[in-house]
Amino acid sequence: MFSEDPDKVSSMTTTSPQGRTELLRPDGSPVRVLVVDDELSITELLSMALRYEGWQIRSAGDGTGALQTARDFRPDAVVLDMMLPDMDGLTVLGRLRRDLPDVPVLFLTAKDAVEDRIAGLTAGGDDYVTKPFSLEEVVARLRGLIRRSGAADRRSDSVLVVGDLMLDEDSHEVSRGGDNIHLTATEFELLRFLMRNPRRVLSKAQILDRVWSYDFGGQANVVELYISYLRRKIDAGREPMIHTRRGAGYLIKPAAS
Amino acid sequence: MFSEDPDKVSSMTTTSPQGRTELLRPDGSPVRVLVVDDELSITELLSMALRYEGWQIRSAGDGTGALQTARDFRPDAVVLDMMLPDMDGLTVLGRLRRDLPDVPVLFLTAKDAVEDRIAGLTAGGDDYVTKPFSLEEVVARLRGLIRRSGAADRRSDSVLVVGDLMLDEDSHEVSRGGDNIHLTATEFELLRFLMRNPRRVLSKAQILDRVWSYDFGGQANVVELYISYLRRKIDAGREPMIHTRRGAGYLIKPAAS
DNA sequence: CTGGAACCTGTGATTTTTCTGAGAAACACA
DNA sequence: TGTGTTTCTCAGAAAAATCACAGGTTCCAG
Repeated sequence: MFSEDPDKVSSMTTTSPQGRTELLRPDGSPVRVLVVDDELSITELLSMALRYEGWQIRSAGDGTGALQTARDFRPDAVVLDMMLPDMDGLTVLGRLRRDLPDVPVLFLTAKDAVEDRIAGLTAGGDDYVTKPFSLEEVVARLRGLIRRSGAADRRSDSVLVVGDLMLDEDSHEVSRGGDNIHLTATEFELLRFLMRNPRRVLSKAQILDRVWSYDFGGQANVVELYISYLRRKIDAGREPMIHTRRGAGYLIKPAAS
Repeated sequence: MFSEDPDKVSSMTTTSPQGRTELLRPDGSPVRVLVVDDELSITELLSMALRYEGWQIRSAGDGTGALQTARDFRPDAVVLDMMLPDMDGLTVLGRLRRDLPDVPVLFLTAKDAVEDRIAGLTAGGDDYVTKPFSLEEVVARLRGLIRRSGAADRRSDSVLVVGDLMLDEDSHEVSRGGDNIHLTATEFELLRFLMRNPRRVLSKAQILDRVWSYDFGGQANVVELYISYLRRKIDAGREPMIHTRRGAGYLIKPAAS
């Protein structure tokens, strides 16, 4: 039970109860993320999703609270809404950087926000997503930021592999058995979600909640539709990797199994 | 685990988490740059961008602070605004040179600054850029200065190569498959940014933030436009190297892939 | 065997995103 | 100052992606 499994002792990653691989900090402690947004529904949504990644989350509802929390929480990354009640996002950023010069920031901006205030945001390696966002998108961007900032180990694995299926999160390239496959943005996100949870059944509700943005009000059968698209591109003519669990959901697993 | 990997110990460059090649000092420590400008927004923007290059940054808001910081920080390069509140840029330069005779300086000057004041600035191997600048420009010039000063190793790699596409940062020459290609300044910067991040999807926001100057307030579709110009010159009739990732951005990669 | 539930997928309307032509403005240089 | 180049805006064309709808198929319980 407590055998000296060298992989377990020295590795910088661990496998979550859900079977996914987590990012960890070099000292083995969980990654810390500070979430700042004035809408409680947003901070709660994000906190839940990010905790599920195995990260340690704190949240704040305004700039003042954010700066305070940042000081003693010392997060490895910050999710920062640009529109806060008490101060401008850029002001928060500036002060944040005084205490934590290297912390990467993921900005949240309204879709229709004037473009000019986004200028320069990604200059320092930071990134942003527009509201309404999908959780997979936020998680993926955060993982990218954290990986690149060097706050976590497991640096170079921007590639997900399941069987002979390969997905590169940097180049957005997907291939199966060496053949390149072109996916649309939504197809890509769906496949990424499946591949981050191999051999696990994901319900349509879960998929909808993670891959589509939180304000999606459409028909529930988009998931079926997109699964069908993916199959056409990925399983076409080959041993299928995407499987239906009737009444439960879908799962992906290596073909030979 | 701690084996003597000769490559690791003696190499003068490393590959950043981003996959790009960094400049390092001969002893393997990060390059140090001092940024001097009285506008906080400028020092912050530059600090962010230069930190992202893997460099170690200090900043100062006036000449006095600059000289003080320079003394114990001993930077490998200095970015110096010519217009400081307490003293003239040339005065700062003179005193700076007393402590650090060989440090290369990148001057920042207002666009409308009288030409004759700039005259001679670059005589000693220094360089300058006019405000408003683009980050790619500043980074490129700094890399050039540092490379040429001998403060960092990896001297001769002023040439970026992706597939049969070649870009020389010193001569500003570009060729594909041996054919010389003439690019305008903006086209050149865009291509350089793409080539410094091969096989990685770069969003339009990232491109805008790095390649256009920080005060650019125009339409986001200049990026599309310039991508289209580049394609006409680089991919014309050939196997395309510049690819669109709809909804994500653009990337460059070798044709055969 | 049969009916209903769950799932799959073709079609096409709608929306979003990207591309590009034309020309105005800014600039560089002789 | 004039000319050619470069940069950029605007607007419409083209392409691609997203999604609703609906008819068809598969599965399973009874």
